[in-house]
Amino acid sequence: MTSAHPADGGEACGHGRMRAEARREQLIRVAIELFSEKGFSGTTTKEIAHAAGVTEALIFRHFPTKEALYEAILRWRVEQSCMEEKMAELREIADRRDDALLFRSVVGGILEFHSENVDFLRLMLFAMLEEHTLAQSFRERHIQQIYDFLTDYVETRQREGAFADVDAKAAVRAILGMPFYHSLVNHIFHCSVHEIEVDAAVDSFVHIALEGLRRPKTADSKEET
Amino acid sequence: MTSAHPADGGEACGHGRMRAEARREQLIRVAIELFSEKGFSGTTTKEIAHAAGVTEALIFRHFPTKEALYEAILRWRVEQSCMEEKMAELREIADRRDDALLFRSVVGGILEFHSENVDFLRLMLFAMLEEHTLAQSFRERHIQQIYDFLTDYVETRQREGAFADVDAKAAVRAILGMPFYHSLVNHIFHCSVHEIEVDAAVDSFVHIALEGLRRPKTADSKEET
DNA sequence: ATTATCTATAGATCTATAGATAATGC
DNA sequence: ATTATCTATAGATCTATAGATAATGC
Repeated sequence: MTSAHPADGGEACGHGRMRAEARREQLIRVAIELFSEKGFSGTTTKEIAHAAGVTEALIFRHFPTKEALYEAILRWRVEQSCMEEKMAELREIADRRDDALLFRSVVGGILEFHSENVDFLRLMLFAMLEEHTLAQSFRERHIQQIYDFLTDYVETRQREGAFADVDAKAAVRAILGMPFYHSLVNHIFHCSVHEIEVDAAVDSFVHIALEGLRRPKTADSKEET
Repeated sequence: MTSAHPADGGEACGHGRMRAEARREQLIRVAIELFSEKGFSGTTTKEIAHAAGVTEALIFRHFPTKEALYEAILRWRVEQSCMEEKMAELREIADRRDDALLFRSVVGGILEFHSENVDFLRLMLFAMLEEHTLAQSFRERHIQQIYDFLTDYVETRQREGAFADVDAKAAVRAILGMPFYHSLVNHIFHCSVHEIEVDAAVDSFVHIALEGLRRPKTADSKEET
């Protein structure tokens, strides 16, 4: 009724005014989309404001600087990608020494997560390329867990005589690398030529990792007592 | 003697004036470094000019727009990464059916190329994330070759009974994914914790790919006559 | 009365151009 | 005489701030 709110119509909720908390979250959501599309320096505060249906000034009310907003969205997005429960599941499988299911869970989990969270993948890649500290710390806090866990598992299985004697860390890179690269090619590089069914990919990666690591049952099969 | 050329001292050749061709190339070289560090929108023409020891205006004499300079450096960098001779070598190995050497060449070649051309890796990742058309066309023209070649090889070896019956395209992703991801973690993510000797990495990846794809010599070994 | 939002604008920076000037080739 | 480079600057855009205004909670 006042004069006319431009671009305020179709967005998030429609009502012009929100509680600080809610607006902050909306801005973060909107910003995630834009930053993940075009990176930090490729996105302007104006674009974010416009996409959120507010003025630029409002952004700086909620976040002191553009940098602070970027940090907030990285932090927020990282918190959302709850790793803990997935890790617990993996540990349980590892205790049962179910190599096949463990690899399948890891590989399948990565592929599923990436295909459902392309924005996250892009965001992290941008952050890594732009040498953003938070991306680094995300890696250290979250990814490191999987690395340590899997390295430990591979070494254990080697000691138990089940896995061949390759470099354990390199083996972990191999297991993670297959699905990660697959996601990269599919969701970032948009390689349309070599389309692969997701099930076929999981099966193949698991097969290769499993057979590639399994100790061959040749002459000297020294299983521990 | 004139008045004072700022920042003209230590750069490329030292002499203030260059032939257009040479200057153009110098600008490209300098721009590659900056664009690969901070991406397209993260780099300013001012920075490039300063790093090259010239004025911004000169850049726009040699390249109509910043975008044109970016395209020129992508094109130049892609041309430099001569794939053809490497491919010829691979084909020769493939004809001899030397699986181990073939995998070793592919995996080793990727790791070597990336560690010697981190700028290229970064440039391509940025270009991919920023949806730059040239990155896409690079993929189509160069990477596609390896894909097709390897897929063909895996399928052939499967028909010959040497490789297990996994999805050939997925197998190729696996083979390429291991070294690619390794490079990514090493050179882009700067993961310092899990350092791996390059030889250990090659050995492990090749072992996993080889054993992972080899048809197991169990009961029904139906090698073709 | 408090809190969210907008208007208007400063100041910096960024890409790009026009026209002047200095170095080279002939 | 030609070609490379610089000076100066336009015009757009970008981040950020100050102060006014409108919506909400009590």
